Amino acid sequence: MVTRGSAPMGMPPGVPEVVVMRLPQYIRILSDMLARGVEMVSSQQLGEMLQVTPAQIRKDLSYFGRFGKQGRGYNVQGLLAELKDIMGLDRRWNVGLVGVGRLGRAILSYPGFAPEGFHIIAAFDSDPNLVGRVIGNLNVQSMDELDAAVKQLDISIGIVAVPSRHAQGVIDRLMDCGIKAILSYAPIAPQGQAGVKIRNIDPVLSLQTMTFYLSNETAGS
Amino acid sequence: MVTRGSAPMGMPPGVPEVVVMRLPQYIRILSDMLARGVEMVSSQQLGEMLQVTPAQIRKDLSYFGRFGKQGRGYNVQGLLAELKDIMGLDRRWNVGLVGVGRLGRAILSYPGFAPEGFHIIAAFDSDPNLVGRVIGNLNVQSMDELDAAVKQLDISIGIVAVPSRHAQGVIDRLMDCGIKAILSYAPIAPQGQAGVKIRNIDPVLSLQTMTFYLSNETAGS
DNA sequence: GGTTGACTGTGAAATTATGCACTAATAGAA
DNA sequence: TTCTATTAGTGCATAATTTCACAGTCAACC
Repeated sequence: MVTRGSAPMGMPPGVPEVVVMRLPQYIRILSDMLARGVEMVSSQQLGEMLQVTPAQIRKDLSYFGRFGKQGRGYNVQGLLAELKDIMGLDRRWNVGLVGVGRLGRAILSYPGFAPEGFHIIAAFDSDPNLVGRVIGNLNVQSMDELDAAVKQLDISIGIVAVPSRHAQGVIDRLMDCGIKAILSYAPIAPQGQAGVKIRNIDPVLSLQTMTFYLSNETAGS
Repeated sequence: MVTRGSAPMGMPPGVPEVVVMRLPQYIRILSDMLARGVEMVSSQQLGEMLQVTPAQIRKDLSYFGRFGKQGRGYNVQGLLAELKDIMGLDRRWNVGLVGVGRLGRAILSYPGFAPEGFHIIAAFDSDPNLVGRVIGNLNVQSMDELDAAVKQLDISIGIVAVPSRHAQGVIDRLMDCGIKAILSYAPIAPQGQAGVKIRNIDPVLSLQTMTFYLSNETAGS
């Protein structure tokens, strides 16, 4: 199901979402390995580190091309570069943050985004007491300025850090501005339009998916 | 594939993990509805709010019993209570936090855990400058005290908020203490033992799963 | 220069998850 | 009472995903 024998130009159309969700994990492991000076890696080793079968890794990669060498495995640096290219991670992404309360500020001060190419370059809030203030190097803007700023600053990703009761409204606003990727920290089930990707960061939900197993101590990892 | 025709005592053995992952979302919606005073809900309505088919909701619930009434739907309060019981969310869970740096403090001050029954009742750090200090009502303890505290305080869930290079070590320590559920904020691919559930909170990974679609603007929701 | 061992890429098979469509209830209206 | 409109629960079909297993390739070594 590959476009051609090697790194394709136009991406293959029917890549399952599960595969797309796994690729960033491969990227992370490969980055670690590169930093540790590892040159080659087999699907076997990769699989052990990610707790998936080697076959799955090979199959996942096969959606995009042929990156390995039989008998040798994959060149860490090469595969990493290919995957970053595929995922659009070899470039810079401009991000807009909505909500600069306690959580929003924590997000602004989180040092993990920029090194991966995600640059929060605008912050918005509906609270007039916050608009105009400088928080985390950014001048907090009014929600009225959202649309103009998104266009002018080429913002393509939105992060939502507002109280849950406002979250859906903010998400709607972002989608109206043409934002196609939203990361929401609100503990709600967001309604997204077609063609818009939404991901949730929800620690409570994560905890709640584990207590089932704690309560019914059977079944393993 | 149900143990018996109605709400079972011992949980059915073979509940797929995908189902377990969805139940907390049903719980969240139902809680909202209960708060809004809604009394009955159909799988149709529930499905619209969660963007899943009604059949899936009915099928998911059928793993655990028969909770609805034909022609009417589900009693919101009743179903909510059943699901909380199934997921072990009708009780209190004691949580231990490892790492009280910037992130750890943000977690301690997050007001969303306690109302859902997750109580962070102990905090640990390896930094001698932090041990002994009181942060967020908790007396920061040394890592040496971890094992004793877990047993004494009946801690069954661990939250990991340490720098990534220490995260796997901390996770190993927690598992050695008998902790079977871990929520990690470290941007790594954690290695878990069999029977231990680990969930990751990783905003960068979430962002990275979306850029693929931004880069290849085809394919919908 | 053949032989060996390692490992990829990939069809096919197995497994798992989802959605359909039907039966059986149930309430309310006529 | 009977009829109608809903909607749960579920067997079965379909779709998606994972895993198997093997042919083909490669490098290294004798």
